[in-house]
Amino acid sequence: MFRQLADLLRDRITSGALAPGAPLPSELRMAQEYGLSRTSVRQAVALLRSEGLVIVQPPRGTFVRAAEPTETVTLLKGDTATARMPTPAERRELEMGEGIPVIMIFRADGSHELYAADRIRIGR
Amino acid sequence: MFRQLADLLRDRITSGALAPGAPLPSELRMAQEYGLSRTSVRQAVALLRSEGLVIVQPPRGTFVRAAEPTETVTLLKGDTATARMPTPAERRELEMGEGIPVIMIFRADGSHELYAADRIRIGR
DNA sequence: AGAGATTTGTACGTATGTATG
DNA sequence: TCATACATACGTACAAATCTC
Repeated sequence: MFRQLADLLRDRITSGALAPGAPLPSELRMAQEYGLSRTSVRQAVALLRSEGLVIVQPPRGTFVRAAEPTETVTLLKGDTATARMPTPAERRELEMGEGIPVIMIFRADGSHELYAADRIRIGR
Repeated sequence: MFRQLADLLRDRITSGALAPGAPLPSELRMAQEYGLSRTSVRQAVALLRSEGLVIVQPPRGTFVRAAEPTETVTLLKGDTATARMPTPAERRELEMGEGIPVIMIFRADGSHELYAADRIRIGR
C-alpha cells in the first residue's frame, strides 16, 4: 500500500500537479485521507526522499524538490568520473539533501573532486 | 540509536572487517545483540541500503555489496552528463540494486543514454 | 514431497521527543 | 503558550520466500 501511495504522489510530482516547492499534505492528513497508518505514509514518503523527489524540513513539512542552479565542470583529457551515494559525513560537508548522489571526478594528476550531483553537470 | 548502529556497521564494512559478499547478522540477531527493537535495526539497515553499501536478498539475508565490473563510457565533444537516483521503473529496467544512482549522458545530437553508476566510469 | 524453521517485508498501533509557527 | 508536524523507538502480527531436515 505504501508503494501505491508513493506511485500516486510521484505521478502528481512528475505531472506537475504538485509543482516544485509545493508542500505535500502532512503525514497525518494523508493517513486519514487514504485510510492508512502514519507508518505506511512515512514509508511512502521515505521512498520519495530516497529518489530525491521531495525534501523534508521538520517540522515544517514535506516539499517537492526544486531544481538547483547548476554549473558545468569540465572533464579534461585523462580524467574520469563516477557517481555514488554520499556518506552521511559527505552529505553534511557538501550540505546536500537526501536522495542526491555525489559525482566524483578523478583528475589525470591523481587528485579528485566531489560534487553534489544536482548542482553540477559534466562537460568537455 | 539506529544511526549509531548504522555507523558501527558502516565502519565494519569500510574497514574490511565485513568484506564484500559477507552476510550481516540477521535483524533479529542484531536486535537481541544490541538490545534494540527490530524496527530500529531495520532503520539502520535501510540507511546502509540507501547508501548502496549492502544488498538485501529476502529471505536469504543482507550482504555487503561487492563492486561490479565497470566499463568506460567516453564523453565526446559537446556531450554532457549528470547523475540522479533512478525511478523504480528505471531500476527494474537496468536491473539495479538499491542505493545506486544512474548516470545520464546527453549526446551532442540530442539523444541520451542511461547507465547504472556502479557499472560504468565516464572518460574522455 | 512435505513440514518446519528462518529471514525479510508489510502494516498496524502507541508513546514520546523536538522544532516550528 | 499551544497546536502542528516530523523523528525516533517500542511492540505485535502476519505474509512470502528460501532453506533444511
